[in-house]
Amino acid sequence: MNRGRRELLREIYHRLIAALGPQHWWPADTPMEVIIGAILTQNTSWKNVKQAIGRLREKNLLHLEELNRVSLQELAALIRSSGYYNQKARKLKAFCDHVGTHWNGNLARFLAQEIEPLRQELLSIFGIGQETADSIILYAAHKPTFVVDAYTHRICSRHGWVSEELTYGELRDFFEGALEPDVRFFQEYHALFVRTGHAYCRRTPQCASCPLDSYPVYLL
DNA sequence: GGCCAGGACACCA
DNA sequence: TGGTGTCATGGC
Repeated sequence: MNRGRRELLREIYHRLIAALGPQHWWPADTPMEVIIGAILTQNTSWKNVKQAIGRLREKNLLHLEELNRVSLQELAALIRSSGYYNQKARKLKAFCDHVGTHWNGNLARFLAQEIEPLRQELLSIFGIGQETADSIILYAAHKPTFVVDAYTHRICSRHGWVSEELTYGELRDFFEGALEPDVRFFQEYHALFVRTGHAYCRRTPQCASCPLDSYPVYLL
């Protein structure tokens, strides 16, 4: 365990939570809703996703079985606001089809697997890449994996904590290798990064009011 | 009116 | 393995 990095990462967390407060993520009521949101928010702002989820909720489609029954065309029309709607409709269908076929539709049992087999199985499903898989593991399965997204990458590289060239897995290891695996802590940490990205990292490489600005990198 | 968002996949060299 | 094109809406 890298002590210097651990101290740095804990300090970052405390600065963010002091500035922004707890985020209480993921904004969803059920594991299935988390999964739907994780797919719909791919390269898309959450505001657009919220509309789509609202339409699915109206039609009582935030469930595996119901989603399995609706046609691809109808589903695509309902999630139109989230962008890439044809692709995302296919992805939602692929997920539902997978759990339906391989787990007899038992989502809870599917999510109850150990982290690594669950990750590999998620990654084998069309439309689920590294970030979406980790979001599902952390927020739907409630298992400790660190979610890396564009904001995580941007914040960490711009502050000089990591190289810009780091791959997804390397950046995840950067956090997981220094922090105790703790579901609530990882959930809040990722949410704080996203909030920080929204609040401080829009269009400007540096932002003077960011609680992380000028944070020393000597600990690394 | 342009830019960008809580990515992933296909195709090519 | 890495680089590039494609998917697409809505908010700012």
